[in-house]
Amino acid sequence: MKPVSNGPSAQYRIQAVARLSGVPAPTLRAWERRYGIPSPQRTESSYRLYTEADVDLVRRLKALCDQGMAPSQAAEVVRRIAEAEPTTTVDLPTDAWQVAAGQIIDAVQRFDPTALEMAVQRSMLLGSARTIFDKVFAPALRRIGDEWHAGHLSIAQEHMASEYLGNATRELLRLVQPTAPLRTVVLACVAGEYHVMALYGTALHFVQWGYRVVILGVDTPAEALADSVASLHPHAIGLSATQAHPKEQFAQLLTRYADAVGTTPWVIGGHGANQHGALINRLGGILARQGQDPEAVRDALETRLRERRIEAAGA
Amino acid sequence: MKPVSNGPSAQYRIQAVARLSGVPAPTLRAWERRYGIPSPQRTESSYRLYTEADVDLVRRLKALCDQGMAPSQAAEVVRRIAEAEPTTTVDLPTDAWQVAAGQIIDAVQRFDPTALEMAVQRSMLLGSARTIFDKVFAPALRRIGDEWHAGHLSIAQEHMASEYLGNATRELLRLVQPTAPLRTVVLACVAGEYHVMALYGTALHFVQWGYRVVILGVDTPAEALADSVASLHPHAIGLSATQAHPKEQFAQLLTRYADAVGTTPWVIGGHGANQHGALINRLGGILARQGQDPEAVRDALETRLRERRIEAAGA
DNA sequence: AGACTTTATCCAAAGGATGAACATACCCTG
DNA sequence: CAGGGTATGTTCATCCTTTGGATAAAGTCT
Repeated sequence: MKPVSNGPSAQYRIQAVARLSGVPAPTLRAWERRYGIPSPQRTESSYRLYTEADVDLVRRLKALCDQGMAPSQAAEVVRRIAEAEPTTTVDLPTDAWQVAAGQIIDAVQRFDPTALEMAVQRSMLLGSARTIFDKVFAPALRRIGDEWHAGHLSIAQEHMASEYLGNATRELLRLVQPTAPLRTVVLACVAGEYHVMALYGTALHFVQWGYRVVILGVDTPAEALADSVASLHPHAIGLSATQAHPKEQFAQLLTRYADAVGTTPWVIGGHGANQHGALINRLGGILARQGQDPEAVRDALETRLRERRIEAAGA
Repeated sequence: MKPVSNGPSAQYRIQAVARLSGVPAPTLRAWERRYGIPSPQRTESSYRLYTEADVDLVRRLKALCDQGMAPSQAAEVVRRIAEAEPTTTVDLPTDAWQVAAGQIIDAVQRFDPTALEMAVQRSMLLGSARTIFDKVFAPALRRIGDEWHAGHLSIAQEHMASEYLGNATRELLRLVQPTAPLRTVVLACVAGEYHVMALYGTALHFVQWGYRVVILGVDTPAEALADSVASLHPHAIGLSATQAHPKEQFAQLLTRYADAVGTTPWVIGGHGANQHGALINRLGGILARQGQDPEAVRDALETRLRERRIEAAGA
């Protein structure tokens, strides 16, 4: 989609930028006229030619505006960022998210906490919370995990990355958590499970679907889930199981959880759940398969909720 | 509490501030007119431009008002906190912390995530980061732990409280983390240890002593510590061990860690370390006894650092 | 020829400022 | 307990600013 030409980076005309950034062309012109951001090059016939970096600026601007900042002020902020790091313009044919993930991985490889913090903070302006997680944090973490397994990164580096990206993700979640809740979903890691990132990723999806999310965190026993169902009456339950379990043990574990949630629809995801689709199905749960379109999970869940409403009405 | 969050100082207009703080715009204007708090900058067209710090002031004001303090009085208190904050533990609202902790506990008892989030957010405006942790979060957590052991609270409630207070504490830490670090300290929980709050409490102390804190998080094996020493050359290491271990096992564990950190001074704290003072001493570490004045730990550490400098100079 | 772009001008809706007025709720005093 | 005063949040009317989008006339690409 983007010409991967070498040398100077690809150039876009105004409509293309409008499509890429989601900002209408007239508005782009207005922003340029009023705030001077961005200031694309011109052809001899004075057509605007935006570079990848210009598109990036527009995206940041839009992100800030979406956050509630006034365009004029957002422009001021972006201008300062742009001046502070004049080398942002990477000539590689990558999009902003890939660049951000790359900067994060790079900081981890150099074991540089300060650079990592900066890279993470910069990423947080690159779109909606879910986008940032799905396109920056999650890929970065996956890559870091791979590098660690391959022996290219130390445990300490992996720990540091988890800590910083975990914090950033929690921050994202806090920022988007709605104030006027509609439906509630309780999220938790199964007993013995201490990896929390997948849970937060799921949380961001649920928030986007209009749920309020209550997170019980790592290593949550079945009783705790039962308690929360009794007190909060959530519309759904989400479980995360990253670690692999032997079939028999997993069946035992899951049966306890299925009992605990009662008739509340529940979803489970993560590596540890992936191969147990039949079991999960039998226990009345929904498996969120890795790599699967999240919307499919949502559909399955909505169906359960509808069924449940009908039952309730019938009873 | 310095809002270092959005890099360059973002500026918000009144509507955005209303949304961010939950205080209606007319009230913001009234507060400014009557008490002069906050006093935002103005654009040429006399639009109000609130900095992140101004938003913070408003949040504090609201926090105190929600606790029942009269706005005029709250304004007085906030003004004093704002002026004297960096070092002192300003306190006119003697029981404000107790009230805040009470609200948190109350929300947990009612298993009301929304109320909990609100109570926590309000608490975060009642002074410096360390004050908030030591006087609000830590007591609340202690109390919640007790209630749980006594069977008055469910596991789910305890989990929820940990999750929310943990997030808030991480947020506090992020806000006070200095930008230009002098000395670095690496903090981690020993292997098998998954409780992180004490570590964050320690982190807040180190930050106040002028350290940059790099947190490796829960369940950190000795090798990871060795890696981080090799790469970051921290001035000190802090370990947390909440769980109790049999003496023999703890000795083995700790020997590995002592080897890993090499000549770097190290401190260890938490219930699990409390009874092993002699062992820790023998391995060259510093025991941060529970209930002990943190300054004593600091002194011991500074002494080690001095000794180390002298050795280095001699060699 | 037809689809895009450019500049310039204009417009209307949304958001802000100000000052004054209101409506409560609270406190003190008689 | 009644009555007067104060503190405080909210509303109104009026005018100003910002901002996204529309239109027109002319130039440029393919």
